[in-house]
Amino acid sequence: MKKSAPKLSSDYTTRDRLLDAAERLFGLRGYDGVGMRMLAEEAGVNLGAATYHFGSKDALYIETFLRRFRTMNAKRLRLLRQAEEEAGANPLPVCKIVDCMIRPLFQSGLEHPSFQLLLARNLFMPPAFLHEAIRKELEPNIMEFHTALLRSLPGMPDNLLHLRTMFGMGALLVFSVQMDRMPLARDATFNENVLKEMVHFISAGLQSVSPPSLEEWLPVPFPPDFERR
Amino acid sequence: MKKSAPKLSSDYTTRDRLLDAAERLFGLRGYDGVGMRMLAEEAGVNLGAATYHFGSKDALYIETFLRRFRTMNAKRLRLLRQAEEEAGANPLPVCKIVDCMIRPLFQSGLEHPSFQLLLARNLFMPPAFLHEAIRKELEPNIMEFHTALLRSLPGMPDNLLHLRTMFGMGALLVFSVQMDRMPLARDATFNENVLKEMVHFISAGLQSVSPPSLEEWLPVPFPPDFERR
DNA sequence: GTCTATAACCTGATAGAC
DNA sequence: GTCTATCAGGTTATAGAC
Repeated sequence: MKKSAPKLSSDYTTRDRLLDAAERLFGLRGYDGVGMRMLAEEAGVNLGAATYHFGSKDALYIETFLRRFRTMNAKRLRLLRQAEEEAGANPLPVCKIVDCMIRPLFQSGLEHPSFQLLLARNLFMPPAFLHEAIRKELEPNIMEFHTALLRSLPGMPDNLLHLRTMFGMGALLVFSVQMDRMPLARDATFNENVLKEMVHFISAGLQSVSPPSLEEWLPVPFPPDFERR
Repeated sequence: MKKSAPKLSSDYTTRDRLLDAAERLFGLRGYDGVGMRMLAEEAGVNLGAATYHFGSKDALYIETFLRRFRTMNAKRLRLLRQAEEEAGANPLPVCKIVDCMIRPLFQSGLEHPSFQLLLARNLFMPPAFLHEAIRKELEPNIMEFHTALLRSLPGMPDNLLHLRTMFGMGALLVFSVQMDRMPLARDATFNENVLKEMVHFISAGLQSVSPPSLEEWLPVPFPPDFERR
């Protein structure tokens, strides 16, 4: 018998219980793999109360995702801007930009392991009804990082950078899915080393000299949208 | 015997129709996102006939996946062994090994776009009932490529190579999901250049000099298994 | 092998008492 | 805000006629 009450304080509302339960279950089994009844049971609340607080399953899913995704993206931009300010007029080292990009995601994985699965799921193959929310939340972020990278990689074609950034995101996402099986969160300096290794891998790919010509490449949208329903 | 004859109506059996429909729909919407009724309708066959031919939804899903996954992996190994034979006693260049690893996957994406989505899905976050089949099919493959890479990257710690290979797989998977939106399959030399760029990105990361020490790293299983049901 | 009918259960959503 | 009861429709799987 498993009791699901992460925070035992008295202001742990039905709403919060539901969001936490949804984070766990949606992350583990995906949108279609979990029903409202299962969510209500996991949260220890009534089924009727569940639909009352969010109106629909879709709305609950969206809110569950955005709750942490928003703050994570804000932190990303904050780190980048801060680094740029400190660097003054000089372009940032590529590995510094990549660090700002993935550090908040890495940290989020340590603090909220079950959200990490949901995040990876939604950036890899988001349900269609979530796609617009992701785009809106992620686009300004992507643009600012893209600009910063272009400044530090003079001569790199726009499209090639898009492609390589996509590769880097892939490395990050697969890592995210595996994070909770790794011996992390034990030793802070060890964690830092793993993060550095990932930053290093991605930076090496971004900075490498391209072998072929890809002049007719088209921009790659990310993440993709799929048909559903 | 009966090679895949996707549209020739004469021996395009109910079984094959179902597999093709399952490939499309499962790839697009995932295991939980598609019902047997939907599959039967898409395949243009009766619902009763659907369960008759495979016994269960799980079995249909597994067979749909393995049908192409098996031949893809065989081709991977064949390319690697052929390259090793040609090289004689010399260790292969890393980019050559990576090429053997991802070329069949790339090609498969050109030939069977809807399978590519299913493949990416299952390597990224496979349903639990599929995990054993994947492991059994993929493990010998991974081991042989891992050995080849170690030979070409002397001094690289086992665990670090596992980690970096995981990064590379991530790059590949995200690319797979986006393939059908790219201007590929038009010009063969263009396709080849895109493939080379991916090989190049991954090889750069694999070969790069590591910044921190990760001596206590543990082997990373891939792909992950999740609880379901 | 193919089809219909149906069993047994789960789905999201809602109406209305408390 | 929380609960019960219920809706209309979905799910997989099976039994048995053709």
